[in-house]
Amino acid sequence: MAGRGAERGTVDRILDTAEVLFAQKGFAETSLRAITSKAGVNLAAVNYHFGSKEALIQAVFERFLDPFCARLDGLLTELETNSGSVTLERLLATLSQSALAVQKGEPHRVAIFFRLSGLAYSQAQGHLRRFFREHYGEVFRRFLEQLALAVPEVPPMEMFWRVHFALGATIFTLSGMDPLRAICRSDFAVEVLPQQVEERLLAFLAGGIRAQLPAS
Amino acid sequence: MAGRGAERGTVDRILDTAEVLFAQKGFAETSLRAITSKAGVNLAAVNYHFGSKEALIQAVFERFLDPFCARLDGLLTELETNSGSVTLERLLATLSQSALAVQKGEPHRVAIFFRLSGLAYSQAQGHLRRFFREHYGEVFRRFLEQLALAVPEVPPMEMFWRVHFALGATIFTLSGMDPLRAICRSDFAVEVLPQQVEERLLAFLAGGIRAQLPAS
DNA sequence: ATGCGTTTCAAACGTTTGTTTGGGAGGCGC
DNA sequence: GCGCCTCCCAAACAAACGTTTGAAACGCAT
Repeated sequence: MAGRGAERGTVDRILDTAEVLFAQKGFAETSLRAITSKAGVNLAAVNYHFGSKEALIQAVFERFLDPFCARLDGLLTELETNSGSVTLERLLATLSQSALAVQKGEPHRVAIFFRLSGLAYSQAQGHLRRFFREHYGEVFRRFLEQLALAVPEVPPMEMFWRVHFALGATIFTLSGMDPLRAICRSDFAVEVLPQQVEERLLAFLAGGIRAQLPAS
Repeated sequence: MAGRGAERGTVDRILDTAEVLFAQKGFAETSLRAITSKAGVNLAAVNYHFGSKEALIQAVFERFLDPFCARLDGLLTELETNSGSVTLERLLATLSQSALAVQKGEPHRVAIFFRLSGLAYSQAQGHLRRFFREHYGEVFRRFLEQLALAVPEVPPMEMFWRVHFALGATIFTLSGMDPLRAICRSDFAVEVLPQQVEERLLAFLAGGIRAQLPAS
């Protein structure tokens, strides 16, 4: 099967390496040879265990998204039972909690994952977009439902757009988290922790979602 | 030289085609053969006129960014002379005006360009990022200066992050403008014009930038 | 020990990639 | 006419790609 106890199995070594390399250089720019040689496994191992490069890419996302969505799903049902009192800030915090809880111990992998998400959104218009919609569309829909309850003054279609604005700010920022922190270090001589970035981001998102409606 | 009057020259045909194909599929996923065959020019024309594929990519950006930054530069000096009364909304509107004015007659190319920007930010960590910083860093810095004057209640470092949040929301949304409008059409049975998206986006950004500061 | 299913491996496969080559049009000065 | 420069073209180039192959190595029942 896998996992001989001490050292990790071939499948996990491939996933770990692919995750990092994809995030660094993109999907098309990362060759299977680069992955397998850095992971210390044979080139043919990818096609043997995953079937194809496309399947490997999906497996990388699945390994993060499955537990994330399960966690988010649980937290959402919790919120739904204590209905009425869900605030916007609480909802946004639920999201980031789900992401952080899944990656407990390796918070830097959250940045890697968002970087991958940004890539996925830009590139590979076809198979990845379908994959996301089919596997995780339901949880997303439930989240939107709660959002509408929390901020009733924003009409549905306006909220649709604002959610995507917020999604963009999140993915874009967390994609480039490390370079941005480096700029912050050199320009302001201040070390900013990822958690502080998260706080700032959530404040920005809340402000944007609750912004005054445009005259139309 | 170029331009025999009636039909466009080889260089422009390559740029026009590359722009569209890059936006559709990404840089690495678009081969020179795909570009040249669709443009109706010889394969070797790219290396002859531009030198390499990397140089072609930069040329595509240059063709849009040079006039855009020139326009923005002019509008900024206008604002600087009538100092004191620059509002945040006015500054944001200046940005989108610059983008639209440059592409007068072909507003859909603005979406293409933002899609390219999103790709550039995700992929190609090296040469494109340097290219942007070296060529257009100065105008960006001046814009930040005006922004600090318009919203003095937000401290510099906080503003630094919020600008990037806003940048992310913009690039991400305009990258996927057409698919998002399609979803809007099917889910809400409403046709949304790009200009309306811009209005909504600007409202969101203004709200986010002026958001209450997080407790820190 | 024997047999079987799983996993690993080096090597090769056929494509596709970006780039280079050498020659041939076409225009222009002289 | 000739020489020169710019541009275009079909063809070939070497390299890198994802994938496939067939055999060797392993673990583990019987």
